Parts: sequence; C-alpha cells; structure tokens
Amino acid sequence: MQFGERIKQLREEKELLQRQLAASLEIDTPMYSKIERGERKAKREQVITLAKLLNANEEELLTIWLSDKIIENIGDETFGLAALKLAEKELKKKSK
Amino acid sequence: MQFGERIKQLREEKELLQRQLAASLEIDTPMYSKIERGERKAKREQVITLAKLLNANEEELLTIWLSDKIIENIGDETFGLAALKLAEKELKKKSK
DNA sequence: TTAATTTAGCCAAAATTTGACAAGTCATAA
DNA sequence: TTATGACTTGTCAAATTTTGGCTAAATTAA
Repeated sequence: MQFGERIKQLREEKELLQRQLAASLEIDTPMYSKIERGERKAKREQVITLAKLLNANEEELLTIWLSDKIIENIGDETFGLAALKLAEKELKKKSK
Repeated sequence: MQFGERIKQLREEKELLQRQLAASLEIDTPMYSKIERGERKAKREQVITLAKLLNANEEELLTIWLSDKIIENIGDETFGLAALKLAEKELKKKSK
C-alpha cells in the first residue's frame, strides 16, 4: 500500500473531505489531491499532522511515506533491488 | 563499501590523481575530492563516466551509488529498516 | 441542470544541489 | 627553511528541483 492510497482510505473511513484536510495542513485542495494521488509528496511534518488528523499511527504513515520516497529514488533502475539490498546491509552496519 | 571509498580504491589501484579524473569529468579538483569523501554526491552521468575511466563495472558502481542515495534518503529515521523492507516489497510488486 | 468535490495544467517562489574559486593543510623534496 | 604537488575546507553564486497557489476543467451528487 502506498502513502496516498492509505491516507485516502483513512480519510474516507472518517468521511472527511480533501478540502478539510487541506485546510488543516494549510495547503490548497489541489495540492492535497496531488499528495493523495502520489503526484506530489508530502513533507515529513505534513505526514505527522495527517497522522493526528486521521487518528492514525504516526510511525506507520511515516514508514509508508519513506518507502514511497525510496521507491521514487530508485526510479526504474534495473538494479534497484540490488541497491536496496546493499542499502539494507549498509544500514545495519551503520546502526552498530 | 560506499561509493566514494570504492572509487578512491579504484583510482589508487590505477595510480591516477584526483585532478586527472576531475578534468575528465569536467569538474574541479575540490569537487572531485568531495565526491570521493562522500561530501557531495556524483550525478548518474558522472558515475558512468567514472566507470569507464576506472575500467570498472558500470552496474557495480551505479548500484553502490544508488545505495548511498537511498541511505542518505533514510537519514537517521528509526524506522529506516522497516521502510527499506517495505520498499523492497513494493518494488517486487511493481516489477510484476 | 446545479452545486460540490476532485483533478489537471501552468507559473512563480522557495529550497536544494551543483560547481567554481580562494585559501588552507599536509607531505615530500630541494 | 622554502618550495612544490596533492588534496581538503569554506564560501558564494548559478542552476536545477521542489513546493505551492491560481485558474479552469472534469467528475460526482443532489
């Protein structure tokens, strides 16, 4: 599940309108619409605000959001998976 | 192994100077130095050029380079590993 | 149809990235 | 010591990318 898809799901569960969330995020509705469709990406702070507005788990949303950014970073490189695995290895090394 | 570290290794094996590679890449030596130390990141085209100059495997270098970008993207998020694993799952889904 | 919601496209402002330059350190040689 | 060559550091401006606002179009609901 991608980020936009997930917040749309949560928004619809709560029966909120895009323009309501947009107002709370202090952006306009078209911008919010783009975030929901993945055409633009939310900023970290916006994800946190959204988690509150949607009564969602902040870390869950941040994880999906970051995953989206990583996927976007990879683009359509054929070696994307190899790079991901290498990154995982390096990240583990780093955390030690 | 990170990208800068790897190209430094290759450069030293070939006994080339930073300024020689810098000239071939059409950037100045300080900039090349920063790339080697990971202070700046190379552009995709530069990685390809470097692979040629260093007689290295292009895909190997690109993979390390992309991995570095991913790691940088993650920053020090505590859920970085979770996001990586999710990204991997989504990437596999995407490629189908 | 009309009204409300959502999406599309375009343009400017803001932020980030890239690169050049000047000046610095460090090691070695004369 | 002084000089030279390799590399590094810091700062600034140019270029690119990202972000957001606006208008208008499309879709959906009543």
